[in-house]
Amino acid sequence: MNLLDIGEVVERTGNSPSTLRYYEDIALISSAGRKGLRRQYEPDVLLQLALIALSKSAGFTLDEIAGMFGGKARPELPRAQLRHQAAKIDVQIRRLGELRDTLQHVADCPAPTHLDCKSFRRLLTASLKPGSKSA
Amino acid sequence: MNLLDIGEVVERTGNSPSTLRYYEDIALISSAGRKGLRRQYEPDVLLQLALIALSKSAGFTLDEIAGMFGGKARPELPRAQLRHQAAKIDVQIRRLGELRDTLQHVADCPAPTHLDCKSFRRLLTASLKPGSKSA
DNA sequence: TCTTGACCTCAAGTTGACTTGAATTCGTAG
DNA sequence: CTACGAATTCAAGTCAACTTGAGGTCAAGA
Repeated sequence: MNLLDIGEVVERTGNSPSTLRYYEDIALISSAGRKGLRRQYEPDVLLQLALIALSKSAGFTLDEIAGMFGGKARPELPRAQLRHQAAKIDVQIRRLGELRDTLQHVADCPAPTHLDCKSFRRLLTASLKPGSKSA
Repeated sequence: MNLLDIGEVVERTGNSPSTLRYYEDIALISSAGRKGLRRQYEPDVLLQLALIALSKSAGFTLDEIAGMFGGKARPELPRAQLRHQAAKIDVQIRRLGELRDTLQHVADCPAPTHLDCKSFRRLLTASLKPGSKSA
């Protein structure tokens, strides 16, 4: 059999054993069996964990991730929902672009306080609801 | 004076009063005074909060945000550090692009389980340390 | 004047994502 | 065969980022 010992999974993914157990508790991954007490995993778990890591770094909660990819035996993928998530990520990407530009700008701007800088203010003012009173 | 009542800040930023108080507790923002008991803020707080929201959505902790922008009176911005952060965000953007593509792909892919799909696997395998044993 | 609604303080509770600790059990190297 | 290292369970702890609750205070309108 070509199962992976938990130790190998730990080493290759960088997750700690307790994290793997935790993920199993919440049914994000599953182990294929035991050798003695030690969990053994199917090699695919490596990909699953990579996907989980990627999604986490994208700001998704484990619940959301489970919703996107959870349940190995999921018969019919919620394709529409996946596309929706992809679109949300696109929004996120644009937001990050904004933030990156903002940071770049703050780093380059000669204004003493960033709040004094015009284009910095412009970058941020978008997200605000207009006040009823004058600005 | 043109100070903003906390109620207005709440309405215009979407933060709850308790959040504003919390941010003040941890010195992320400051209030300019009180009217009766009610906190009053300088209008700039709106920009600060927009920046905080943006940064949070980018995955930064409040601590990190405080590190980047905290302390109104910060005399010398850590420009190098800001550029570094900007670069990190760029990495994050690329990662998100990957995830978006992955999701798109999974949504479009005819393979019954996403783990069965070749290009899906290829997208993920990058992040894994090579195993000493055969794959 | 009196009521009401939105704020106040302070402590404690919540959620997500794990980690830590104590007591235990394997499988392998010696 | 025995000791060791690494994994096991289960409960409890931790950290960030807030929210909630109890009890209190104000300022504006009927």
